Amino acid sequence: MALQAGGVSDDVARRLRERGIRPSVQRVAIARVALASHRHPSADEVWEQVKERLPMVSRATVYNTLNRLVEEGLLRSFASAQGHTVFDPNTAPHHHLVDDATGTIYDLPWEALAVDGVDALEGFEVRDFQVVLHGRPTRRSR
Amino acid sequence: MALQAGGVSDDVARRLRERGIRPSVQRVAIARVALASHRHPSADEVWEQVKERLPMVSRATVYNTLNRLVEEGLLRSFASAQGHTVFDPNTAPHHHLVDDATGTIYDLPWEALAVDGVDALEGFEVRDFQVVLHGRPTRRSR
DNA sequence: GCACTTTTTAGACCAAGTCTAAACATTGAG
DNA sequence: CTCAATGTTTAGACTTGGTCTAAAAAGTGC
Ligand SMILES: [Mn+2]
Ligand SMILES: [Mn+2]
Ligand SMILES: [Zn+2]
Ligand SMILES: [Zn+2]
Repeated sequence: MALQAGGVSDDVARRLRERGIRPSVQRVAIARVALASHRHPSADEVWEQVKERLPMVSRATVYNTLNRLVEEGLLRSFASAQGHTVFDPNTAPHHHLVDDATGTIYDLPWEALAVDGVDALEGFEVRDFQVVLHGRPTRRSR
Repeated sequence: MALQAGGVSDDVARRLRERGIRPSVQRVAIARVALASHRHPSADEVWEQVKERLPMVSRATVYNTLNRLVEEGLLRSFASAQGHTVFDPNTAPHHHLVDDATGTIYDLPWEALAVDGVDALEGFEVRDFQVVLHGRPTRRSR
């Protein structure tokens, strides 16, 4: 398949190439969805969205590509409260608030919370951390 | 089957009865393992340990009982970093440190860390929270 | 155009977890 | 004590998120 000329896709293709990932049509479509998401989608949710534009894309390609993007540092993945893997295009440190009623995961900026005592922990070498909160949004924004 | 006379089982049986859970032999055996664990075992890990004493116990009974213990507040459950459900007999607030190399989850006392800013969060109603750290133990204690 | 490499695909496979329906155990009314 | 009703356990079927496989398709370099 021929590459498109559009701006967004080119930008995504460039980011893939920078990491040594050949930007096939499928990979660009998957990366566009996953990297632009403001949610924390599962692989199957990404697959559903990608299929709207590229109906023949296979489930294996979506899983392989998302895992590759994680390896190359363009995405992070973690297990949701329900135990399913979700992908997070925000690779900078930040906190998470989980609405257990809906499963929605909200980002909180790193600066919104201060954690004290990590450096003083005895017996552990800490590589990174985050605060995980459970609750729900009040205003119907976000 | 007849109930045993031993002290630990009686204590577990009492805790089950208090919550309206009839203390069958299977449930007492499962609860003994899960409530005494200092690790954060999965259901299948509990099953393996229970089978040493009660070889005929079924997987369904282990899952049903553990879920019942969570409902009744004697256990908590959450998804591990690998996305598998684990059970935690420590129902008081505390933090968790995950060794990603081994999957081991360590408890940190609530007082070991201070989180500031939760009350000031705009747009969210927070029910509870904890700090999740990734790292590894230094000394070979614990 | 042709060999070679990389990627994608459909579907098999796997493992954690749930559900089902029958067997088994316990309870208590008579 | 008997036996019917109720509660519990069981084996195994089923579901689902995720991985693996082997063949087809696409891309690359000459
Ligand atoms: Mn799994
Ligand atoms: Mn699941
Ligand atoms: Zn996030
Ligand atoms: Zn714990």
